[in-house]
Amino acid sequence: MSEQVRVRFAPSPTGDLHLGNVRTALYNWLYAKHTGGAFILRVEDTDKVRSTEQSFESLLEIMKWLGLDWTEGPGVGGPHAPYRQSERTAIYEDYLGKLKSGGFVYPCYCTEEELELERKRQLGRGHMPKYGGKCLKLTEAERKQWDAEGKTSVLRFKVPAGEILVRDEVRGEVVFPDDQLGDFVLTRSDGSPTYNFTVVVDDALMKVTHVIRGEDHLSNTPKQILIYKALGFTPPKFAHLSIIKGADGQKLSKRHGETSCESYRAKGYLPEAFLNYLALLGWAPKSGEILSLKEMAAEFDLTHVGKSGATFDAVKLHWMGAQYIAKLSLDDLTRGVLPFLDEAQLLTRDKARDKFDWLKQVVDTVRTSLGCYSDVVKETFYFFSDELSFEPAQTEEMSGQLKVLEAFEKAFQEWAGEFNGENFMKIVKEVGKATGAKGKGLYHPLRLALTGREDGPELAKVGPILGRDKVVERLRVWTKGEVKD
RNA sequence: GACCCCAUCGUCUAGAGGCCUAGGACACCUGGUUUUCAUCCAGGCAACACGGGUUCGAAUCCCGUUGGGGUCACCA
Repeated sequence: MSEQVRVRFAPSPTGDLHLGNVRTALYNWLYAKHTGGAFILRVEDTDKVRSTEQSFESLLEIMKWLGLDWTEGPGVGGPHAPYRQSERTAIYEDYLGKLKSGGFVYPCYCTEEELELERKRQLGRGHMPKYGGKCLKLTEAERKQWDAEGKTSVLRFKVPAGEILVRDEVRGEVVFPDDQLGDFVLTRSDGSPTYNFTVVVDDALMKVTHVIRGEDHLSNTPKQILIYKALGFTPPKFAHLSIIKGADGQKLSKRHGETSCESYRAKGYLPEAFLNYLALLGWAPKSGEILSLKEMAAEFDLTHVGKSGATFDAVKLHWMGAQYIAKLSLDDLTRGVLPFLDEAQLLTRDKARDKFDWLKQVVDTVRTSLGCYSDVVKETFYFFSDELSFEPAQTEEMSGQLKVLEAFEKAFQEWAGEFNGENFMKIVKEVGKATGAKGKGLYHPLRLALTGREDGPELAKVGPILGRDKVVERLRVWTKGEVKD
């Protein structure tokens, strides 16, 4: 059994790539790397109505951004091309012929209204809805007549009796009882094949050995196994990953906010950090939580993938992001953050080039609190803008500290030496001595006046970066009573 | 409703019958460093859903209950 492992990620291009899909792609990729196998990217775009070219393009782009490179698929080709289902219709036609001649399918002329009615009746009786097989009983003459009348039909798969066993790599053996499966649709009334059919044909022809996908496909698996058998193929091994949930315990969806991979890229998360976090949702590496794709691949193993659903936690993702940002060089981090400052209209790229060293200092002061690049905007706002806003309670506090603020203003105003961190602290200490203010009473009013925030980096760093004039100016806003908000 | 899956700290998880007085990470709290803030360091809070079995012994195996989730399309 030294057969090469072949796995695939097969999304449909019907919108932005979802977090759950990213984890599925990652696990497939990791398993391929771990085993030295192939990672196939296949695009399931048989739904002509919902699939778009734009989604297809952005899918490829986001996969590249993530660094999940594929050994076969769009752009790189491979021995089983094409890798877009919309380009494989002739192949499906071929295999459909085999099912027809084997007597595995029959046409169904039921209208959507009829089917809907049947479904409702079954639901009302407390049964799982399934197709009753009405059109199976049609005679050849009746079919000819329907066809002649121009009635549209779909092709259904004739489900044989007998329970179906799914052997799942993460779930063990799952038995689906006999009578639950109705004859399901293989081709639509326009003749196009449906997912359950194309997925089997493609996985079989592409020699996929392990189908690793979301749990939502588990209930489709019996149908697919039936098709494998009818076509004379050996089914691959299956591994169904538990669903990723939102904070309310439901399957993660749009109403939970940010669920597309794209939105995390737009926020400026590092792809390595993003994948590292996602990897931890259902898998626990032995060697600690922070590890590179290469390290993950070395350790990854299907048997240690968890069965229970995990809740997505943006707070921990933020922490993970910060771990990766901490590893960046200051130059790289500063360059990375630049587009976000530009977008927020705090600093244009041109200006940034002129003041790059200054900008580096700014970024350095806040680097430990950045989970993603875009965090830089809220963390460094006050370095670029004078429009600080204050809560009523803060304004009140400042009014009570006027003496201290005045002392600061005077001391900074009169300072003629170099305005560095050391001297800044010297001045602060002197003001403390002169006014008797100390600790929070000394620093807090100054911090608020300079940054408009309760927290932030060391003032000894903030002051010199702002420069003496700016410091005096921001103090004067208070001492002159010119409060703006 | 039917079928299927799942069940350890608030969250992600370790745990493959004795190593478990249940370990780690995030979050939170406290202390130290810092006359502010943050980092950092040290410590702390906090969980085996419940009930029956099996066993000398169960978080771990079995059954049931409860709870949560997924799926029931001419979507994938």
